[in-house]
Amino acid sequence: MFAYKPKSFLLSLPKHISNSQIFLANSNSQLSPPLSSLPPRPSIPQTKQAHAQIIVSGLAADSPLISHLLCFLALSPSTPFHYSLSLYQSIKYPSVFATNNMIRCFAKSDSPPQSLLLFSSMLRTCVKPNNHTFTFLLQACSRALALNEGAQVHTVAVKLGFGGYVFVRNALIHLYCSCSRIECSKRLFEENASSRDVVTWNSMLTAFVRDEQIGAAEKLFEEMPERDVISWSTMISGYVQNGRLGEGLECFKQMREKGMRLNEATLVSVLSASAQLGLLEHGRLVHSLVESLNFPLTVSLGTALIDMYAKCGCIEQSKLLFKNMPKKDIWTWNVMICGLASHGIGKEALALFQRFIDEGFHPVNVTFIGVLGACSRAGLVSEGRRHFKLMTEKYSILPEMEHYGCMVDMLGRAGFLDEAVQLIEKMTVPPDPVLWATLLGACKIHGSIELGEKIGKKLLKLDPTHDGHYVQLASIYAKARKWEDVIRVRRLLVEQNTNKAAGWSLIEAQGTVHKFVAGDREHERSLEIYKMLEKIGIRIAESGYSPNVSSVLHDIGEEEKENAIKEHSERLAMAFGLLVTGAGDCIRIVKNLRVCEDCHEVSKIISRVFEREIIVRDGSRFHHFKDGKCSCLDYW
DNA sequence: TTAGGGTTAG
Repeated sequence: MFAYKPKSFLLSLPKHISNSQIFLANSNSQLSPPLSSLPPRPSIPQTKQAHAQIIVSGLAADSPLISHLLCFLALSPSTPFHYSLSLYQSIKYPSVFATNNMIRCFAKSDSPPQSLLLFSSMLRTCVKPNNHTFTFLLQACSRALALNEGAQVHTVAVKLGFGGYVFVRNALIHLYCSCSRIECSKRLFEENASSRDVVTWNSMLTAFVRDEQIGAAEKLFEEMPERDVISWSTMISGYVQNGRLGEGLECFKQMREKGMRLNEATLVSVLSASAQLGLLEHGRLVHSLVESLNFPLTVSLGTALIDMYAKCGCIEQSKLLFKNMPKKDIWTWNVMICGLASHGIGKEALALFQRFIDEGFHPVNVTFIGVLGACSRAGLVSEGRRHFKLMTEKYSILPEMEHYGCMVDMLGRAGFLDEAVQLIEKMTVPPDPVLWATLLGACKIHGSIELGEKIGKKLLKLDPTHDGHYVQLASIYAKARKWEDVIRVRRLLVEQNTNKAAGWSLIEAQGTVHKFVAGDREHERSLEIYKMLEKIGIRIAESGYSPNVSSVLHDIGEEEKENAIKEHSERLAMAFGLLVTGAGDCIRIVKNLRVCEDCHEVSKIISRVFEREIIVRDGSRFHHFKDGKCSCLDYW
């Protein structure tokens, strides 16, 4: 049998396991509602009550009885191991059953390596390990990402003849996959083709997914003799985690067509895909499934729903769900803070962050991406500076590129260009060109030609294949009416043969997703769409609109430039939205790039002239257009 | 008398 060769075959000598006081019942006993599919587990207070009765009845020396209590604790969702250990230590001659359960308690605790120490001491007694022992031990190694220790356990399991047990082998596949040793998982999987069960296949599927080998995962999924809900969930999450969102949703569709039962993990992954794609109708469908199938609103599911609604433009729905969540964890708070930030509701995001702190949570890097993003999008400069300081000084969180990105964006937009430059120059890691590009955009807004030129030249050196830098630099020159420089940069752009990122916009209508690119004429209702565009053009011109062509960088005349922006993907999506939705309905659009100045202006006018609310999620944030105004207050 | 695999935030 294959065995990963560990660096050392010697397990650490067992340390003396000290007596611990019985864990006192001061923990939060309000557990999340149990999943309907799971059998009820005895809670820790219930186990303690039973323990007290055993002591009062004079049966505390009855080791099988105490072992059963230990087993209950091992089955509880989260057990501080001190109490389990005190029970275990009260057994004079622990059986393999009692020891296995103690190993399992350690494996589930915050100190999984303790189970290895117990195993070491077990090896020196007359109590012999069995197949259960190795399953729990390997689980502990996987949780601790302890590759060497796991490999030693692997060796012992093989030596003692337990290597062929399917539970042990599956635990090994899982261990090597958790420790990024996929080749070891694969060898174990291939070696035992005749004795695989569905968990063996699922473990290998997970290994491929985690290693981003989606092709291999797809092939394995096809070959599986039997697929259960976990096989489907793994495949769906594999697609979603690797950005193949449409395929994830298609896989979910197939799963439902096959009549498979759904579970929490399936729904969370599918909600994530709906959120990332901004598909509100799909997300709502999943929400209705959650309700019709009577899924309890667990922390994960509730958080995924909050995120979905926020990313699909329904921030009020997110807020309502957040308010009604019976239990929240750090993910829930982070999702809500980031959601408010993306909608530009900066002050509420900051107030929520304060509540989060007041409730005793400890912020993490993502929390501050939300907080700083909120400050940036709402122009809350002094709050942003204060929180950046708080993050580094009070919470000792090292700023990452994203944090710097928020700060540079915030300072740049507000006109603190020198401060932004100083911040970038003070960075201890090399700045991502995106930071300079952000600042270049700010130079354009504030007409800082000199600094913009300096940054633009720097960027062309750092990242010559990015077309956006040429476009920004040329627009800075254009703003300064330096036409020769505009022509020069434009020539450079052509010579570099860069690939301009194709802009697209999505709109959902009657369960179908419609995708448009600029100048698109592929849609089956293209003729009607272009007629609607003309109608829009006439109506907005009547209300005094004149086009802003500064975002167009082609060697074409003004009229052609006007046509080019008129056919931007979001204009086509908006025209289609006006065609397919009823009077007064909200139009929701998801765009991959940032909305250009002219489209932003036009969207405001359309919202007033056509009396429609238009919600656009662009590459950076949400814009809610209503009555001729945008929620971003033209600050984006 | 005890077992394994899948999920979420920028």
